Amino acid sequence: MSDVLGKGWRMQMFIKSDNRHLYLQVIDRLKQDIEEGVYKEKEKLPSEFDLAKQLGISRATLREALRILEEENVIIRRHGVGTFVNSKPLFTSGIEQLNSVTDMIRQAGMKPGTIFLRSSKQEAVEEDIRHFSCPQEEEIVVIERVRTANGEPVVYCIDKVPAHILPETFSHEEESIFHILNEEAHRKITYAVAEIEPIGYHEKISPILECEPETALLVLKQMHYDELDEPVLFSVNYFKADKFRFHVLRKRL
Amino acid sequence: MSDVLGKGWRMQMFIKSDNRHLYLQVIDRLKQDIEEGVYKEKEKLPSEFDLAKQLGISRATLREALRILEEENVIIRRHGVGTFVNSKPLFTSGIEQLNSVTDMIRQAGMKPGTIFLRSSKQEAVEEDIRHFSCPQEEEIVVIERVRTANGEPVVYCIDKVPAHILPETFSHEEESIFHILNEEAHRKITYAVAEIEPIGYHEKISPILECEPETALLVLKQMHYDELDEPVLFSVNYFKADKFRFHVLRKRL
DNA sequence: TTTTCCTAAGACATCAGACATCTGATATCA
DNA sequence: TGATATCAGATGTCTGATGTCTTAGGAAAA
Repeated sequence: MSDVLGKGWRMQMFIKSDNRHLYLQVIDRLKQDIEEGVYKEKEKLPSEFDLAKQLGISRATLREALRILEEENVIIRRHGVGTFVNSKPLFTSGIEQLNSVTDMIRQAGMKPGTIFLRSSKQEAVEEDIRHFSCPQEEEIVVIERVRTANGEPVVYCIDKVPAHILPETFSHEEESIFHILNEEAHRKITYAVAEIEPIGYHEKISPILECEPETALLVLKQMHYDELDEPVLFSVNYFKADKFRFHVLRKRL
Repeated sequence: MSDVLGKGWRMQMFIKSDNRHLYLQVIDRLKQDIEEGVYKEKEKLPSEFDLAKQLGISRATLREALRILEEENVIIRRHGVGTFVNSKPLFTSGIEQLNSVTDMIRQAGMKPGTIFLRSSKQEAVEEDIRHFSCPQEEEIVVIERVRTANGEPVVYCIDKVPAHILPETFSHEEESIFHILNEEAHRKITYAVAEIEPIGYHEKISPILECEPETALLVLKQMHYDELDEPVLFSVNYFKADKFRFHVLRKRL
């Protein structure tokens, strides 16, 4: 039944079939369609009746998916009129944050720990080139770790550093990347720009963090800069949403 | 039908009846019940069948409400098991921000403006006493304004200041509260702690901001402190979510 | 001709009941 | 004792119908 949502049912016995709940697949499918321009900005979607028929699902299930998309501001629904693709936000504003993940855990009175999963040297992909403004041949060191609080995994971290920044003697098992960059590479990180994004279940990361399948994750994608405003570290952190809450400390300039 | 959700149907002809969609009322009702401890932390809710019967609504409508509550991390649902009240987050971390609303609008290349709605002096309510740690007899000055960008309303602001802080000559039409506090009351605001919260339609505020009924609002509730770490200003800002996007600038200490 | 009002079509909102699938506990058998 | 079978209960999904809102267009009035 869920094959209508894409990717082809013929592959079901070869690649892992999509076990996630149907309404989640519908959400992804609709987001994808909007992303790909199947439905353009401010454009009207087919009626619920037609759309459900197209996707091969019931209207009730489709409506649960549409509710979420409405909640996430992806679409706008108007009673008696129709459902429309929402336009993108216009303004932007900076928000400032302080401490490191380790500090956050420590401040909560718990013992921080680290589990190393993998580290490797890869050629820069398109995303890396954009982030670091580096040549295509540049090699990027990628480190994947899990942070723990009193032994319980709470944050999943991916860190990327251009290889030329790191010293030859670089040890992948070193505890603090900030420390290495500061002491050995003499690159002191002074600030970072982060984007905040909540996600639901993540096929790979949720099990690693021992999440209930329903526990949401908060993603912080951050570009770190040194004193010369040069990008030195890109990191993606997945926080267990039921363990972390963020508030804002605003400062006058 | 919606009378089962509380507040009493007998009043329908006297007070404005709740025209909002049923699933929204259900969300509020369930949040309220959780808040009031009707359903305690980690406790199992009644089955969807029973709960729908209790509330006098269909299971489909209840499920749309539960979906949102699940999305908002208020509840956790487990297929074949049940629905549970989610536990509150454990850790907390500060996030720092910079500019004022006026600056944000100006930085977007638009002309900021202000519309005064109302200002009054009220006796402190329980919430104010908690925020300002002031005596019950304390009077609080409340100011309501709308901020505009190129004439279009984009932010709704409520500001509260204990009366004794303001000078006798205080003019309610003064443009900048920060300016008054700094120049006339000699209370320089150095930082603020803010909580971030998204909401959907707000019966009173959405129309003022000329929102489509479906446009979400981002709420920043902020307590402002002076150099002596004394609370001087509490403000609530409602941003039109389709006009503003926040990212984070993090700084090393 | 222009304006006002009414109506019907189409879209989302809600309902009622049924079946499917998953989970956990109990009972059963080797 | 331990693995397996079964069952009750809960959420997931489907079906088809009715209720309510919005809008367009036509009929009636000015």
